[in-house]
Amino acid sequence: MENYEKYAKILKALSDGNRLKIVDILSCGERCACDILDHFEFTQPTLSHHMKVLSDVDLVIIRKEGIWNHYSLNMDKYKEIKNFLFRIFNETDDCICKILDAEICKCR
Amino acid sequence: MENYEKYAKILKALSDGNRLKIVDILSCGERCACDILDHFEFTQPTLSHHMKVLSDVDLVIIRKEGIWNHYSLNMDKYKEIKNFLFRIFNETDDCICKILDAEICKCR
DNA sequence: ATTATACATAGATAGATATCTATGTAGGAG
DNA sequence: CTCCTACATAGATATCTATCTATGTATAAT
Repeated sequence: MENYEKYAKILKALSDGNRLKIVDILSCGERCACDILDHFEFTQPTLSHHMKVLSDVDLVIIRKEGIWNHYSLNMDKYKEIKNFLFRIFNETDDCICKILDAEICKCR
Repeated sequence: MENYEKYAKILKALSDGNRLKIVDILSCGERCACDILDHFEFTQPTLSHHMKVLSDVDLVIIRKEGIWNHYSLNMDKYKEIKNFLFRIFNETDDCICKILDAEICKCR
């Protein structure tokens, strides 16, 4: 049985245009906060908020070095999302719809 | 340049546990509304709302037959999301981070 | 025509979210 | 020690969202 709520939380972290752009910025390697902030119009507390949303669901890893934060992508989490989306969009052996197949709907 | 807002909208439609379960239910083929509703605690107007969210971003196709609605997945949209996620999580030639590479951050 | 059913829409509400300003904290430099 | 800077947190606000009840619309059956 799939844990829909777990993945809903991760996908919610990715359901914001600014955060998708942050992920794209991190896709070539680790970046510090100032590097990221340079490419947005919003303020530092707002970036802090977005990075917290991304790291709370383990999509982004924070490495603290002195007064600087360095952010990088957790590719294991990306693979987890990719696999989850594959499972729910495609027919699988233990799919929830197999249970439904046994039933007869009134519209049929 | 990626259209982050466009995909943020699609991912927002997928950022709800109930809607992820609906997608999973549809993954083995077309289903009518009553089939889907049977497997949730919420009311008919709430299902109507969720199906509208999913169909507004073209993840779900609605086929109306008399008084019944039949829903199915738009796999082209799934592939589009899959490809977008691949592009933002992986290094690509025209990636936004290539622009950043040319810059020098004060923390380095 | 009347009635029953499937679905959509309207309006209300509670809770979440994105953003801001203001402030706190902690590390480094002088 | 003092000051500057990077980041986090608190509090405020406007907006959005998931859900409900109530109601409307349209199709089908009697």
